[in-house]
Amino acid sequence: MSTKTRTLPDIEIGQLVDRFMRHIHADLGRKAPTFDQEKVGPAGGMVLMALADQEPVAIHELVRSLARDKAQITRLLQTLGAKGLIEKSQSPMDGRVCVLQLTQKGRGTVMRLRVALAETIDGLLDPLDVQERGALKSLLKKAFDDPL
Amino acid sequence: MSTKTRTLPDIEIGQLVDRFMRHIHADLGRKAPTFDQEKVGPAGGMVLMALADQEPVAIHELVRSLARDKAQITRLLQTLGAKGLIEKSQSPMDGRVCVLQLTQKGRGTVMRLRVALAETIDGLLDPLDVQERGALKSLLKKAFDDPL
DNA sequence: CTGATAAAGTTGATAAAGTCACCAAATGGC
DNA sequence: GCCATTTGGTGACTTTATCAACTTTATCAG
Repeated sequence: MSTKTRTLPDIEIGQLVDRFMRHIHADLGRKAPTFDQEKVGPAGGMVLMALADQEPVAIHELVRSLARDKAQITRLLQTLGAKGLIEKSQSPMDGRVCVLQLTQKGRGTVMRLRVALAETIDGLLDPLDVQERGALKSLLKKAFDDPL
Repeated sequence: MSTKTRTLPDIEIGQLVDRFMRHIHADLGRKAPTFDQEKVGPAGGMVLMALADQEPVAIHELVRSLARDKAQITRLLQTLGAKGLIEKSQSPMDGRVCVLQLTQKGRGTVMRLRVALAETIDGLLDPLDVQERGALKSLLKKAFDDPL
């Protein structure tokens, strides 16, 4: 899977991505009051986005893909469930697993989160012209086409 | 600043970036025990990376650019200072402001964080070939050349 | 110069999030 | 059936984030 002469990791691209992520974090934090009407918070938002991306999905898979403690995910899912954003159902295949799905309301919330994120990214990518944005998008698509 | 026919924010690129960030988050969380010897944690790491990017910088600027509560930044800086990773000094221009700098040890820690991040990104960008990674990097560079 | 106002940073009290150890039910191998 | 594993949930605890004072220094009007 890797050639014998392993290339060193590219520190520079890491710094750029770090800046990118920091800006997104900061912008969304500032804008949160305007779009986070359900008050899901950053963690809840992350769970909702991941859920929307992998739906329908079992809790333990969400736990694994988010690399968080399952207790934390359990409680986040409880509050999201209490807000009517997600639904849990028992898997018919395995009585232990809980399968998660977004409700209609949850889909609306996810859409708002996505718009907010997209607006933020749009602002950050302001220096890029249309072709460059398209190029960036297709590169990301190639790398992250698979939700896993 | 915006043309009359405002383009809608691109939801799709937002989803891709969200996946990108989620993967980075999860990977780094899993790998943290191997590289976070100083136990700075995710928040401390973010502060260190931001500081390395903007150094020398005043606390209130860091607060603004990270969009976090200043009390939180104060305490993060206290623990980072106690670990000997950063140094605070009073600005000669304005007696209120504290100017932050990394110590030598802090620079080492930042380098480890950067390598870890770079390795993670390297793994995530596995589907891209060398030219494509180069293209991605120059696009990011164009968008985020300025640390602010 | 004086007094009011504002900004930078710190501290304290409290709320929220994350962590760790354990528990109960369901599954699967023997 | 019996035992080890897996899945999800709970309780107790630690850590982190947040909000409101407070201290010091700077700024500015008069």
